Amino acid sequence: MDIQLKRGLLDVCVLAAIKNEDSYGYQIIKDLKPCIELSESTLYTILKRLEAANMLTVRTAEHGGRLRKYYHITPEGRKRIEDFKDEWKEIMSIYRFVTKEDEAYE
Amino acid sequence: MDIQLKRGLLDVCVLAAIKNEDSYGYQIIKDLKPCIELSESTLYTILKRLEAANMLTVRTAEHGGRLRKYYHITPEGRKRIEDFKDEWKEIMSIYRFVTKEDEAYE
DNA sequence: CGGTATACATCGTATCACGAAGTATCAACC
DNA sequence: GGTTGATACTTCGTGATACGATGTATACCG
Repeated sequence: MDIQLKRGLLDVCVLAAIKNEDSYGYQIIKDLKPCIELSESTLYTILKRLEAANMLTVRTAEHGGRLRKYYHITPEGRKRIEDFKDEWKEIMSIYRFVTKEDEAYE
Repeated sequence: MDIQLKRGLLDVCVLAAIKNEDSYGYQIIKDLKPCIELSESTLYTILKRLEAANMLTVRTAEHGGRLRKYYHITPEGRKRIEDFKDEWKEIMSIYRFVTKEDEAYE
């Protein structure tokens, strides 16, 4: 999938991946894999960005001797998903514009 | 509309704007306005990129004493639009993932 | 003991949309 | 004839950001 198309989708995907249950980096990547692929460096950049924007909070917990950072979505994060649904209407109108066939040309 | 979301859409929009009829910069911006807004600097950057990628050709013509550069879509440009339709399936699956409600959570 | 999976972090780079500013022509208005 | 606004294209610098490469560290399995 084209990198440029992924932009703007990735943030929301990450938020969606934690919206029902707190999760951590490695797990998020696995959960998103069937839907959208992203590298670790990309994910951790995104998580930091979302934290700075108050869309999620972080909690460090030990698990099997290793540290894990669990991410929890905030109301702002949920709002971001809702806003995305609105933006989707614009996206759909763009899609229709691009795929619209001109009868005169056909 | 979020800048990041526009990325990956803009190229295809510009190609769509000239797919039925050759057009020039200023006109393309006006035609796209109801669908997606873009500045002149953005458009001319995109046009150069698409030309470099052989997705369109350029022809300079005089019109009312002023020069205009008319852009014409190539087969590669049309293929780009077709490829976009395929990518759209992935986009839709991402949308469904993001908006999917988890019954257990509701 | 070595390989693989887990888990997170940092750095540098390339791509790209945009605002700002500039150049130039033409039509309309006063 | 001077001013303004629309038309038309160009260049420059900046900020955002996805990613590969690389590094660190632990757990588990054979």
